[in-house]
Amino acid sequence: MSVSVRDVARKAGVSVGTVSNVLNSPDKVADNTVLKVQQAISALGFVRNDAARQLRAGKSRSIGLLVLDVRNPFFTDVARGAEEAAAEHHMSILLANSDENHDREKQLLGLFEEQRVAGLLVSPVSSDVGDLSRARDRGTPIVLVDRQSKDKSLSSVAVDDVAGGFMAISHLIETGRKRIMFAGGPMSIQQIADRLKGSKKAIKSQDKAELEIFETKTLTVLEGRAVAEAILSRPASKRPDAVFAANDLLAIGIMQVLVVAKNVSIPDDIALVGYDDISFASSALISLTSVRQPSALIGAQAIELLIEETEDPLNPNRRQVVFQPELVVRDSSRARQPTKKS
Amino acid sequence: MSVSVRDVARKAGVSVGTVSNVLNSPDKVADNTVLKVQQAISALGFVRNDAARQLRAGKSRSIGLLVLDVRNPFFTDVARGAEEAAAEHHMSILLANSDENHDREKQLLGLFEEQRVAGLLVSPVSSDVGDLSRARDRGTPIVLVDRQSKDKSLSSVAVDDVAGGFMAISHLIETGRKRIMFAGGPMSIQQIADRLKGSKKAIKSQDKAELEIFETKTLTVLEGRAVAEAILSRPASKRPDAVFAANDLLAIGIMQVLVVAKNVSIPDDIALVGYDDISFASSALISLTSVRQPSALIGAQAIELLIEETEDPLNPNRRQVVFQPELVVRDSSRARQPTKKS
DNA sequence: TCGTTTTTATGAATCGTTTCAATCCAATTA
DNA sequence: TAATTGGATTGAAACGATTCATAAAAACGA
Repeated sequence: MSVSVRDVARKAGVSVGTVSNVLNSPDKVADNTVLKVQQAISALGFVRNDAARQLRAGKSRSIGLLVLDVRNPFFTDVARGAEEAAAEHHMSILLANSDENHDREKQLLGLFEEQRVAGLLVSPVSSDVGDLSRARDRGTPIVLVDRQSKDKSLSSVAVDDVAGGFMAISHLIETGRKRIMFAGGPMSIQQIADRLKGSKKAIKSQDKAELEIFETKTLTVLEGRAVAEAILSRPASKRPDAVFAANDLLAIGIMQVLVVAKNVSIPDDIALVGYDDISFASSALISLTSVRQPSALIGAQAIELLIEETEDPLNPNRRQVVFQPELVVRDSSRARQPTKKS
Repeated sequence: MSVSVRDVARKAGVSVGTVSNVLNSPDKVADNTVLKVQQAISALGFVRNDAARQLRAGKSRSIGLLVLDVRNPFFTDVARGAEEAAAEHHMSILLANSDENHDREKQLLGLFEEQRVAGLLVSPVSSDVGDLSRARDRGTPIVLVDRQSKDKSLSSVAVDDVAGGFMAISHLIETGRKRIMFAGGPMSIQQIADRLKGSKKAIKSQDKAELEIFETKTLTVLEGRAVAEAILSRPASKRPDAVFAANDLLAIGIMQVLVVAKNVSIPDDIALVGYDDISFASSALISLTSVRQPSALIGAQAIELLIEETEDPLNPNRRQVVFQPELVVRDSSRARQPTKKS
């Protein structure tokens, strides 16, 4: 069916070894032989079979990137950063989507292992990295993205989520909010747990406000709408005066619902802070205050760590890179006009 | 280095053929043999080498999806639809990103061909589908996504972009706009050219407004900001009273800039219509009127066409599926208060 | 001219899985 | 008991590119 090196060799009147050399190191072959072979290749429409090449080489030139949600712009930004960095090393990125689902993550992990990818960038669903460690031990270099492994047994590129949570809540307290809701989940996602941890720390250190925790099952716009519905179903006196959403999608969902509610105004009745600072945050209905992460940089840095590990697989030195987040204040959390003071 | 079927066979005390059978059709193997082999597999940590399997099989179980821009939510929605449909056929999706760049598209196309993907879903950069047709002729089934091939030589799933453009402009005319700007590009992207074509048709059929064309190099939020800057740099009398942006990202960029401009209000001074109806459109600063495409459905339908073609590769019957778009009117293009009438 | 080095080309062996014709063995039937 | 059946197992061949030891040819120096 398909044209093979053997066919090309016959057509060009050379051996298969020579064809392979033309493909991989043309400088080892006489100039006019190269020409003959290239002509044969285009005449026959030969396309190298990567499976065979890989089988012989034992390694592929692709890197798997396993993210929690492809529809979250934060992750596509990470992917773009990774893609560009990988291209510089002549490697390409295969993007897959675990949908925050543990089984799916495991299945895709298996798929990537079967493909013998050169390495794997993973934003893991849960803090149990057993499967990942095992895959690493079997020979697939792995770098965690947007998350640190507790035992430092894996390299990682992360953002200080505890600091991010602290910033968000401190800002809300400083602008006079007293009953703050943390919305996000599931807590099995380490990033979310850390943002909550930072939030609690901020509450404690100031001792001026209280924190209510609203745990969600996912981190989508849809889930955000549900959170807002739940808030609206309470009597006004029981509602929080600020919500810190664990990511921007959630925050946008919350905003969509609150904005159409008649007797609630953002930021005066309820202030809103998100996380990630995706490009849509600044153009939201009410521009969204958010904790910014250097997404493209995270992707690029992760590739660098991965390449390091690939080049020296015996060195058990794992590196943990941690970036600092940055609070971007916008309309959704402006200080409110001093009204009734209790 | 890696554990092979041979190792498993030795450990379990059976032949390699039996191990392969346990992996692929366990019902052909006696129950307790299956057990023995499975134990050996997990004891050794065996992971099947997909390159070898593919080499033998000649085909892989992955489908390539080549989109214009992964950061555009429209395409990630298409990807999700495709992913789910593919899963039902036990296939997985490899997502890649051409960045509206012809060379990159060609390179990725080559990469997918070398991988002998089972098929390819492509949203092509230009209307020259020569490379694609050639790849198809070499044996890779291809379905165009979000775009029809002129000569119907390839299957495709598309949305009637001419109708979409017509709807958008008709709506703007009906709500009283006279000087309408079409912003989008490059025109080599067929979808964009079609939306413009529909726009012109609407202008002609009503003969009540004029159309200005502002061609852009890309379709990003950033480019949208530049468009708005250009508009603002003109004297107020030379500005359009409506802008139809060829996609939502562009529209959002335009909105971000116009909204902070002091003497311009949306929709009263300038109405704005986008295209795609991505989930962020409804939560934009001023909720965005947009032409909705059934994105997930497009992805799913494309997979079905691809599977059809895979199952009957000799049948040269290509199918062209065309969905109709739908206009979703929101605040950014509400009819304005009747003020000065010329 | 002969021997030596350098350049170029060869082709069998290899990677790890699947396939399939051949074999084995136990159960069933005559 | 012998013949037949059919389920279970075997192992060599095949997929297609790369590698590498070897050979052939060309270039060079003396």
